Amino acid sequence: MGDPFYITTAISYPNGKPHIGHAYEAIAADVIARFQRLAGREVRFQTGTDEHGLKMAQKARELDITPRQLADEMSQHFIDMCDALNVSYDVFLRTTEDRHHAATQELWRRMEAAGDLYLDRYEGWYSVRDEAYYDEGEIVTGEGGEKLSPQGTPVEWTVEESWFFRLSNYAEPLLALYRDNPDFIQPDSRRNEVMRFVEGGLRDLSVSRTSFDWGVKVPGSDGHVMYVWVDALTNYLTGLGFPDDQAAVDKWWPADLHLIGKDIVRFHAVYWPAFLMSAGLPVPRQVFGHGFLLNRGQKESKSLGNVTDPLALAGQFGVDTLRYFLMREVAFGQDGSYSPEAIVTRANAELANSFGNLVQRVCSMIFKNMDGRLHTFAETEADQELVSKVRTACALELPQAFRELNFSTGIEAWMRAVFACNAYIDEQAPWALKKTDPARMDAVLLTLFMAIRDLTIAISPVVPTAAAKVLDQLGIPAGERDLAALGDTEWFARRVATGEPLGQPSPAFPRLELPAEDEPA
RNA sequence: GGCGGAGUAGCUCAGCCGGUUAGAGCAGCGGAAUCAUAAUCCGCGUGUCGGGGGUUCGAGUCCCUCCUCCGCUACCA
Repeated sequence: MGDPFYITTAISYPNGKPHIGHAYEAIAADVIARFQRLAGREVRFQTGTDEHGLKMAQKARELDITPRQLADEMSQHFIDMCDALNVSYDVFLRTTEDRHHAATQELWRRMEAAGDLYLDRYEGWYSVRDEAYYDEGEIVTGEGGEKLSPQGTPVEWTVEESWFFRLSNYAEPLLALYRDNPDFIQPDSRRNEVMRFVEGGLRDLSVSRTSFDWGVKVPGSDGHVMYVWVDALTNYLTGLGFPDDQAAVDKWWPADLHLIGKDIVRFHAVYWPAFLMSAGLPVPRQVFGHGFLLNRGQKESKSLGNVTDPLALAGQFGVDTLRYFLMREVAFGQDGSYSPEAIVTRANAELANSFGNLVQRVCSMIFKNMDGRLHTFAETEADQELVSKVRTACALELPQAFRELNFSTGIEAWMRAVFACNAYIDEQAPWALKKTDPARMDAVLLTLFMAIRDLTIAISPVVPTAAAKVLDQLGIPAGERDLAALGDTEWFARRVATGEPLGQPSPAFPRLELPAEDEPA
């Protein structure tokens, strides 16, 4: 096995069903995981749900069930989503698991042993509705002279006993971390924001609550449960077996990549490394904050009534199609926009028309005109040029871009290679060669056969099911479908030697119809 | 308010440290081909590069200013 590669998504807060943003993050993480496996890394991919906190407790109370029942039911939706979207996670971590409580308490003890935790009083303007404290400067005065939060909810001066984490001691170590590791926070725009934030100085962080009990208990401090972020972030360690399975922790930690949404960059890029430093553990190699997905340019919300069920979307257009669209259309790291028209247009133009049809026409001609029989042949300069162009895109350009998480750029390079194949087939016109020079026709079709194999392997992390179907049709062995196989010069000879003919092809990337516009209500 | 980013063809966007006639995809128009999922290929873009000013032999690309939009500005996740 290759070098370990540990990737995580954020764990989702399951007080509602998964939305398109959850699907986007899971898909992106899965593409990365599959790509790294393709590149020969031994991958561990973790996702999960963050099930504690006041909101879960409140929601459960509303529904007249226990928080645990709510958590069980809701986390299942997230598991189902991952499974439906072909997300190849190794560990689905739930923060309500006993081992997670144990891991989080161990991390706490280590931070305490480091002298970074102390008991004090937290005072401030507290909004019960927002479940949050606000700064004096944020408080606004309402019409009746009452104090209000920035959200306009009533606040009252509240004093609560709380444990504090000495975050203030970590500003300099964190800044050094950012300076020495420019890739620690990506994209750069997020890194910049975090650095400005930390440069402004850090205040100690209140890390326990006494106002509710649905959470991880603070060791030796009755009545306190841990602040949600201490609890949530620790999941990345729990899933490895921390603290009991030291071998696994040594193998996989620090994580190579925490893939998260841009809204929680600070918690991952400031609090989390500070906690880890305090506990004497290495910090993750990279935190990447992806953008949000917008529905026709607008944020989805219940009030707008435009909330999309990602599984309905996948059902309508296909899992691979949705995955391809999201990775292709959106510049990773920036916000993106989607709509049924955009999905159908992109999928038809690129997956169905350009690539799928290429596969189909080539395989079909080999099947009909060559009885599906593969054989060695003499290449011309044009053949070599095409193969080389395809190989560069598949083995160099796309992998390079994917390593940097520039998925759209990588797929663009891949598309250029697909275009080159279509231009080549038109120039060579094997259907004309059929009558004039059958041997040359064979060479052209077999050159394309080789190109298609490379193209399919390269794009397989994005569209795993359809790619597997094509590779099955081509008769490519399961063990020869990775990036290393792209550099193998003997594969075609071995494939020919099997004597296995190509069968009648069936389309792997069907064209989509734009759904009829629903009558606006 | 402070800090940061963005404003380039109808649409979505590339344009690194300033340098030849500003690019790609999609859409649109014209042509070719007919093997294939009516799928492909070829050709066609005079855009005040948000407005104004400046530096320079030369600026989309640097500086100033104005306009518009967006992000961050600590304890819901």
